[in-house]
Amino acid sequence: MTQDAGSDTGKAAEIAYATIRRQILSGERSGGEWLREGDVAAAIGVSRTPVREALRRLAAEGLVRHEPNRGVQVEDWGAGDLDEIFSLRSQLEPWGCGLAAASGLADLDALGGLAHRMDEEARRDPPDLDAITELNNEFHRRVLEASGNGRLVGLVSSVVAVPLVWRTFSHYSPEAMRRSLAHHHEIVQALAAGDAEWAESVMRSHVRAAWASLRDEHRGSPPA
Amino acid sequence: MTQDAGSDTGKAAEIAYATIRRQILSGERSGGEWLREGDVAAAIGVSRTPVREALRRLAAEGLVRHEPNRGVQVEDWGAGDLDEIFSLRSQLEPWGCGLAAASGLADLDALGGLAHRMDEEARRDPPDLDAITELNNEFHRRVLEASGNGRLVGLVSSVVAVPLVWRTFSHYSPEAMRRSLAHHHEIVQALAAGDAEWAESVMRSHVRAAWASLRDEHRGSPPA
DNA sequence: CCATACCCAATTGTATGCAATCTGTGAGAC
DNA sequence: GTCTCACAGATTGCATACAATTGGGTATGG
Repeated sequence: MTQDAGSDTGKAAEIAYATIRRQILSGERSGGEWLREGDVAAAIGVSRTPVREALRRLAAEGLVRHEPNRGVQVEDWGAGDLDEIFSLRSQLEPWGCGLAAASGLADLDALGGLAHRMDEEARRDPPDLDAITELNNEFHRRVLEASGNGRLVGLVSSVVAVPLVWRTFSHYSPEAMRRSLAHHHEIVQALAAGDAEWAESVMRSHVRAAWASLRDEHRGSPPA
Repeated sequence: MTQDAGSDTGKAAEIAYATIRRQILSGERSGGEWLREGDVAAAIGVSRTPVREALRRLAAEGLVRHEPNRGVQVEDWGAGDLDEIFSLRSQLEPWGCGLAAASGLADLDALGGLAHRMDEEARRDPPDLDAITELNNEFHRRVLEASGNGRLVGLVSSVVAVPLVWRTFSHYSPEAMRRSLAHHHEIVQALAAGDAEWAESVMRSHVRAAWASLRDEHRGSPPA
């Protein structure tokens, strides 16, 4: 019954964590659904112990809700959560991007390469949105890492996962997609120039444009 | 051997978590020290299972470092960590305070009461610094809760624990302490006035003053 | 017919036993 | 003398058995 023949590499707890997380983000587990330790353990093919560990990790990340002596259920998000998250991101990411420009720690070649690969994926006839999403996540993570503040990376990471449930890029109009990809290149340029205010501004535009694209699709609510 | 006769309330995992956390923040467990599951379990009087759960929780919060198949050791922090944390706080807390002023959600009576009780604790002959710390934490938490962004509360909470290791308030000069207490009252006034920019400014001053007080004591490093 | 108390099934929480992995030590070869 | 390899001890990771708690269903009394 181990229908997850993906990567047997890694320990049981890691497999459980990755499997459940992927199922939640892919929509295979819908919001509000109860995750019984026994069921999940049987489905993955491990015992309850590593499953419990994985569920607690996911609870710490806010992907599931843990109610003592009751169990764990998949968090169900709404438009309010999207606003909370993008409100935070539009505060933290521009700031971190400005710090990265000032620090000069950014690996500009790597960032440029990621931006380029996103262009290529977007040009395919059915664009591979999952691939773009992954490249995009790595791009943003690397920018924040270049800020020199490791905790900033962790804080933003702990918050960016949720919107993935909504298939972020699939709601982009062709124009919004082109603009988003262009932003990445402009961010690299601003970082190369060491211009903190430029970098901060572009990143702010980038995040708020993404926010607007998602808000339009998912019954809008006012920005913060 | 259960030298922890504290609160039998709650389940074993919760007791383990609270006990270990308190020991770390009180300095009873010094940085770099290995926390063997067996030893900790025996010391608290529970089995390894709830201890493992507590240690994973603490690892998620960044209080301990977990190395696979090796174990868990108490994180040892330095001046760089203090800068990272206060750099983040001086970005997030003023912003959240401004949101709180605009939202009007703040419980002004409760906040005023907390500020007043901090004054009283500070007036005792040996001021109860632990009590002040706790009141201060609740004050800041309530301000952020009034921002309306629940994730903001979580993010800041996940970061504020570390400086407690340094006995934050014990390094305040009498003048710095008076100023800090006055800031709290001014924040309440700014929130009452609904003046977001005022509230944001006071909170920024408040956090950065705290940063400076701590930096002076713990071998200074340049602000971000 | 409704309220209440009790009992039972399901599920989580905890303890313990066993397997896997890592570190340090010491013998042996070069 | 030093480097290598193998083994032993210790510790974590996983599995399983048991205890505790919750929620619902049912019977009972008003």
